Formats: sequence, C-alpha cells, structure tokens
Amino acid sequence: MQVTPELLSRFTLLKPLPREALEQLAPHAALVRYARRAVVLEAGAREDNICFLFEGRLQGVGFTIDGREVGLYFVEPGDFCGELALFDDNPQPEFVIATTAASAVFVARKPLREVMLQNSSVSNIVGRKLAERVRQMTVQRTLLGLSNIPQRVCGQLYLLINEAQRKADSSEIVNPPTHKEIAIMLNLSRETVTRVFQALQSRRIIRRDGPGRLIVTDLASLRHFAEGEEEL
Amino acid sequence: MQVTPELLSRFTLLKPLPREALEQLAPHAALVRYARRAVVLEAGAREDNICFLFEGRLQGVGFTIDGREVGLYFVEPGDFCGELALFDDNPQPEFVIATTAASAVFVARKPLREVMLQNSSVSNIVGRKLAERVRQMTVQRTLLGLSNIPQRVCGQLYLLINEAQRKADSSEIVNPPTHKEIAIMLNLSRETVTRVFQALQSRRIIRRDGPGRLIVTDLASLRHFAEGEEEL
DNA sequence: AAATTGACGTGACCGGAGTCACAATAGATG
DNA sequence: CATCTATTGTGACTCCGGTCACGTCAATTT
Repeated sequence: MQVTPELLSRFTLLKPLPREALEQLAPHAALVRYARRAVVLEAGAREDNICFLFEGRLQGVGFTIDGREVGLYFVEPGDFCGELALFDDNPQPEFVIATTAASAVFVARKPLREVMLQNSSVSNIVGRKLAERVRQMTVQRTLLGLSNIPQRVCGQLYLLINEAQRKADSSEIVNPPTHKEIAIMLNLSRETVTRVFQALQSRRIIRRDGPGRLIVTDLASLRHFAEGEEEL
Repeated sequence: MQVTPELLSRFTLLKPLPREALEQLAPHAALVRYARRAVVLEAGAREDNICFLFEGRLQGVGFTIDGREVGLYFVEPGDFCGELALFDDNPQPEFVIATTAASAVFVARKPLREVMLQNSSVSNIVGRKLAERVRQMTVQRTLLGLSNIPQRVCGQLYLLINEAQRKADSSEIVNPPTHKEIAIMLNLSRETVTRVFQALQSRRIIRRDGPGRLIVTDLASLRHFAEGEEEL
C-alpha cells in the first residue's frame, strides 16, 4: 500500500525531516498489517527495511541455545525497529514479533540510508535514537539485577507507562503485553508474573478493563513498589 | 600528557581517519592512567570525553535501586567507551570502572563530534561501532536467559576470548576479570562463579597462570559446555 | 616483619522461584 | 452456537543458587 509523506512525518524520527526528504522516501515505503504473533523482522536475515510502528505493539525477542525465549524490548506506536541495518550490513540480531495486531510502515533501507547521509541533521537524529536505545537496554538490564521479584515486575510495569502519563495519579496501558511476554523480559516464569499481578490487583493498584486495557489505578503505589520503598 | 596522531591511529575506530582529522584531534587528546578500581566515567554526569582504552580492562557497571552492582560490558584494549556523548547531551548512563590498572586516551567530545560530522565516512564508522555495541548487549542479555548456570558462566568465558584466538585449541585471557566482576555480568553470586571455575579447573579446561593470566587449555570443551551439548 | 586488604575457596542452611499439573476463563474460529 | 486455543489463575513440591560464616592465600601497606 502506498504511503504519503504526511504519514511518514507522523513518526517522531522522521518528523524533523525536510519535506523533500520525505518525498524522496515515500515511494520506497509501504504500509503493512500484521496479525498477532506474526514475525515482523527475522533474526539472522539481513533485513532490507526499517520498520516504523503505526499501531499495536511489537517485541524484540531472542532465543537462548536451549530454546528459551528472551524478551529484549518493546516497540510502541511512533517508534521503530530494525534500525541497525542503517549502520552496517550485518544480519538483524533478534526477532521482532507483533504482540498484538499491528500496522507498520516499512521504509526501504537504502533510500533511508542515503537521506541520512545527505542530510547531516538526519543522521544526528538517527544516531540520537540509537543512543536512546542503548540507554533503554541499560535500564532494562539493570531491572534484572533486582533480587526482589515483585519489585522487578513493578519496575517493568512502570517502564510501560508513557512519560506523559507518569505525572497523573492513574494511567492506562493499551494492548498490554501478556504475562508471558513480561516474564521473558524479566527472566521470570509466567506463573510468577501472574502471582505478582494478582497481588497488585487485590491491592487495587492495577485493574483489567476488558481485553486490551490495563489500568493502573494507583500510580504512586506502583512507583513505591518499583523503587523498593515498600514490599509486596 | 600530549598525544600524537600516531597513537590515535592505533585505535580501530580512528585508524581509518584521514591524517588531517587525526592532527585535528591530537591537541584535544590526553593519555590518562588509572589505578585498579578507579572510576573512569561517572554515571549521571555529562562526560565531555570519549575514552579509548590503551591497556588494561574496563567494565561498564550500573547499580540497582537497592544498591546491587550490575555488570553491563567489558572494554578491551583498542576499544572505547562513553561514545553516547557523541550523539546527544544526555548524561552518561552507567559507571565505567578500571578492573585493572589501565591507561586510556581521552578525546574531547566536541572536536571528535565535529570531525565526525565533517567526514561522513567517520560518522559511518562511529555509527557502525554503536550498532556493534547494541549487538553485544543483545548477546549479553541472551546469556542471562540460560537457566543452566555453569553454561552461563562458560558462555561468558567464551565471549571473553578474542575472535582471533577462537580457532586455536587453547587461549589465554590476560587481566581476567575477578569472579565478582563476572558474577555481576551474569546475575550470579560471587560464590557460584567460584564453584564453576573450580569445576572447570578440576577438569583441566582452564588453569590460572600467576596473577594476571587465565589460560583456557581446552577451548573445545569450553565451547561444548557453553553450547549446552554437555553438562557440568 | 607484622598487619591489612582483597580475592578466592568451601561448607551448611534456607527461602523462594521454577516446574508441573490442572482448572477456569476468555477469545478466536468455524 | 459450539469448539478450540491461548491466556490467566492456583496449589504443591522440589531444587538450587543466594546468603552467611568461615578459612586460606597473595599482594600491599605500614
């Protein structure tokens, strides 16, 4: 499906691009829809597209030698993945899976790379984003250092809440990851995550609202548990 | 201490730079020596230097809220750290500590950034290196997914061996990290690492040679254990 | 040389997360 | 609507890595 420059400019990465750059990219972009559980990017393959997520949620997933799943990061709408292909020709290191039905804009690697090289402000933006990803991975790795497991889960939940929503008393997470998807992010078993969620629900800190919505009713308490000031 | 362009060109990142770029950088570079355990880069501070390691070994270290150390990556001679400062003005996310006495070349952030922007081939190189770091972090994170703990330790040991040495039967690791430093990389206790090392030594797979040298005498077996084909 | 420090080694105990097994939903699918 | 599958919920048991408490040893320091 054809993509307009306007659609491209809705992504935070591409928004600051000059109009001409967007017009240059649009012919090489395509909107793709994915069913839940579909594979968006394949590990080990040299992917020729960068994937900008429009709606839904993706998850970067690796596999250990013994076949265990490892959750690496979540991709939220407006963000993107597969950006390593902009920097080298090595294969994509991890799978990216749609955790919900999702739609994404695929932009061909080569034109985007050219735009990036021509326009130094663009390569600044891409570089800044990659640096941000390193920071995110660092935070995620640090979460795993917590030996108090409920605290670890609360920390992950807190990370799932948008910056903008952090100031409010309550917040909602649309299309929340399943317990299993959270579990692999935190090196925990699915059952353990379920038990922590039960504890949080019985304390009225979180609440399920139908299928695709998780409501954090007491954000302050969640933060307390995440920061270890109180124990579950 | 003053630094010559020749010294700069000994780092793989800077080697491909044109002579003039190196001469531009040299006045803004300084050789610094660190004692074991010294703090090379401070977390939370906006560091104004990129650190190129000349000799010794550094370790990126984070801290959880409850004060537990988290090992993020090792820096080997010829490699560098603090490179995120080239992309944005956010603070350094983690500490970098000298695990052995070390000497490093500090290059001021601004001149290096300018060289990088002027010379597109340079920003290519820096970007490629950052991408490589993301891959390393992914591998490291995947290691933590292994539920078989000796396997996890063997995997880390294998990562510590240089590409070049992987083909040989045996290999040596100079200035090996301490058990504790390995432990925090793998989310394990120091004692557990010690016990795995004991097991490997009794099987003649590794051997200590004086203070700063660890010899892997049976690289093939180490790889077998790392890949889970055999259990310790 | 004595003392101090930090790394390494080792045993015993214990708690808590993984695992297994199964039930109960809820969602998709025909 | 009926069926099937995926997700969530829950108990019981087990095991294994963390913790604690030492001891040993080598390297520095005083």
